[in-house]
Amino acid sequence: MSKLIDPACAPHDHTARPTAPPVRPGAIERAAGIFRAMGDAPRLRLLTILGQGEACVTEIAAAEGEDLSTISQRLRVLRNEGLVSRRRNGKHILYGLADQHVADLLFNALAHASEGRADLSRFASLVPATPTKKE
Amino acid sequence: MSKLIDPACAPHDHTARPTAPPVRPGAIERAAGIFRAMGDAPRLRLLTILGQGEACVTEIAAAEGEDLSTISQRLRVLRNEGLVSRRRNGKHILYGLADQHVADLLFNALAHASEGRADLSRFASLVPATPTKKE
DNA sequence: CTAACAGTTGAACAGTTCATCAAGTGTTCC
DNA sequence: GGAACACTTGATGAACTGTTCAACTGTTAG
Repeated sequence: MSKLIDPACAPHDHTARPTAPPVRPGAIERAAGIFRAMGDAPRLRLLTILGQGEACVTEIAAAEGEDLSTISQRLRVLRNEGLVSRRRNGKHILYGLADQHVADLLFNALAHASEGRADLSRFASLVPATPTKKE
Repeated sequence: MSKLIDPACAPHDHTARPTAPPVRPGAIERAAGIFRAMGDAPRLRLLTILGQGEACVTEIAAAEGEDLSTISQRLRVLRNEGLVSRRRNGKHILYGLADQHVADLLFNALAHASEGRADLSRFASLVPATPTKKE
């Protein structure tokens, strides 16, 4: 072994590095909230379903084999973070992804999780072509 | 599993669509784990710090005004999900973002959280140019 | 009007997670 | 070798989260 004292990591002068975060403080808390909402497998699966198109609660519950209430609670968490849209259609309430940003986030994470984009081709129908544009 | 339109749900209101998830099952659990790890403000702030370049634990702890152990624990969670890299340099252990995918995820979420990418300009040094790109 | 359907909300319990402390490993320097 | 530094790890308790049940709102049909 050789001497490898890193000059970038000085013994006692660590405060040289910018202490300030690269974005304004509120954004991090907000982003963390978004991630927390997506950080649950059942909820994330829900988002991928909505990524295929709008769906009502009953429909989702049937597809997932879950209780209406359970699905509604999950949707509430997602809605609190502004990740899904909601509109009424007769007796039904249709949910969908809030915007393209959410779809991008979803796509990116699944791409990273798959460690290979082969399986994502089926998901591509969700995302048109240019992911991040305007809202 | 080719189709499953709920009979209890008004047929005329629903457009027929596949019930099957768009990605293979494992990916969702994995992506949820990633989101869960990022779904905590202190941990997310840590990632943005690492996004600016590698840093050792002492350095981070000083910047955050936190305990060494606390930072180490946070890093462990991130490391368990493969979000950060680790390498030894003398007495120090340098952490950094695992790959570009993580940086993209970070960028995208902060962009969505900021509801406008003006503030992200300072963060741009982290990512090349376009946040989400098809590979 | 009432009945039935579609969905929401509040409360309670179980399970999980985060920060703190104390004790441990690995590395460099004397 | 041993002391000092730079982390890591396990355990503990407080705080949070997710599911379930029951009661509630709103809509449509008869």
